[in-house]
Amino acid sequence: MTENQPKKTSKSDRTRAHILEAARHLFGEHGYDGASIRDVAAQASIDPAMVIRYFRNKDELFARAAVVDLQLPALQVIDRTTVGETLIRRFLEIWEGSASGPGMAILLRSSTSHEFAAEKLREVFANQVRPVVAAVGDPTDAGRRAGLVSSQLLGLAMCRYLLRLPPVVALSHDEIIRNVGPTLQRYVTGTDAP
Amino acid sequence: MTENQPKKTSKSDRTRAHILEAARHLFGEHGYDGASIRDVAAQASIDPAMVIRYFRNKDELFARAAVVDLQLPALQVIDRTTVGETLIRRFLEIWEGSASGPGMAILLRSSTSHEFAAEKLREVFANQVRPVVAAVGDPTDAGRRAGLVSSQLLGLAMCRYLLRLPPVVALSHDEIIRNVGPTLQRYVTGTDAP
DNA sequence: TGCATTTGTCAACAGTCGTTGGCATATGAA
DNA sequence: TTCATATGCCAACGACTGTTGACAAATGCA
Repeated sequence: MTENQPKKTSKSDRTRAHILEAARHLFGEHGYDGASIRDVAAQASIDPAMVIRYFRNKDELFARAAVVDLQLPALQVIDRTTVGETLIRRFLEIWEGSASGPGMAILLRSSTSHEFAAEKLREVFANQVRPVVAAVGDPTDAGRRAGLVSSQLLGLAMCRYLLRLPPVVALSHDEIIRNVGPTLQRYVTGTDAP
Repeated sequence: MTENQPKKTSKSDRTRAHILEAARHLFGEHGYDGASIRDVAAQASIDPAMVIRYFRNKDELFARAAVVDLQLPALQVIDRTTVGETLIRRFLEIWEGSASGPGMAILLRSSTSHEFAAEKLREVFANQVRPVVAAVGDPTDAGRRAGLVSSQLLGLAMCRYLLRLPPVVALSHDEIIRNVGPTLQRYVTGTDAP
């Protein structure tokens, strides 16, 4: 307790980061149930008891690992005719770029059988997707339009990254942008409203 | 061994059906890992050992429970401008009608963490979805178009039935048909090809 | 009636899981 | 140096899992 913030990153915080990295990798690959604390510990080359010491229990470890920040662009400041293309390009960065990490894969893989992950995913929708869609078009209609956008994007993620459907894996970035972009464009701008 | 087929449906086949029904319900609600053999036995009001006796082990029980027959309509015999609407209507019947059962929910819920379920789902795509899409338009391009259709439909199922995203749950059948129908129409007929 | 087969229950097995407490070692300030 | 603290390993706990074998009750043919 001699120091508060500086140089506190000595030894413990490094293994803490190792554990978290191992957890994010394994949760993203096998889901909440499929990745045991012993697996995480082995991946981090450490004793299982340490995982509990640094993160109180498995649920808290999962909560720390399942942090998602989509960093979606502000759609109201770009050309209104390219919002669909903008969204699908960002989608590919999130899932295939190295900056975002496996956060979405962790949530999506676990949400089908772990209620906490499902709730977290619904929060991502409400706090990060819906506001962005609400910024263009009728705000009172944002839920429906954001829901349609999410259905297409989560489905594409399921087929391409989790289920690995061969024809969907084989799609090039350009093909995805050309095919899915117009769908998102129509959902966001809502040309065929209720 | 006195009789072969007739009256064989006496006692055992009835409990066998009870077990299978309980398994389909629980697998569809909680996935492969989330539903234990003891849970299935309790739901069927029977001893866990009987579940093993009737179905050799949990994997075989799951395989028997995860049978899916989409019964998609033959698209080549209907008006080519309504294939999208036809598909989305059939989708709603499969997921909300009482005839099809929870087969798709079982597969989709377990596919994210159970490789056997993922493979089974890929087979459903290859054997039941892809041929139907291939019947209209360029057959050499069927994989891509069927993949896009599946991405939209599996995503909608995820959001509406598994994740239960409130705005997607709130959509009426008519809204779904009006919004998603045109997307499927464009994917199947492939107006914007590679 | 007797008797073989079916249908079912019970207890227990080996394994894995999350989690805990005790003990050894390393670190760093005094 | 001395000693408190931080960091780590080990063994074990209770609970749950899929699965098995022995034994009891019911069934149906002779």
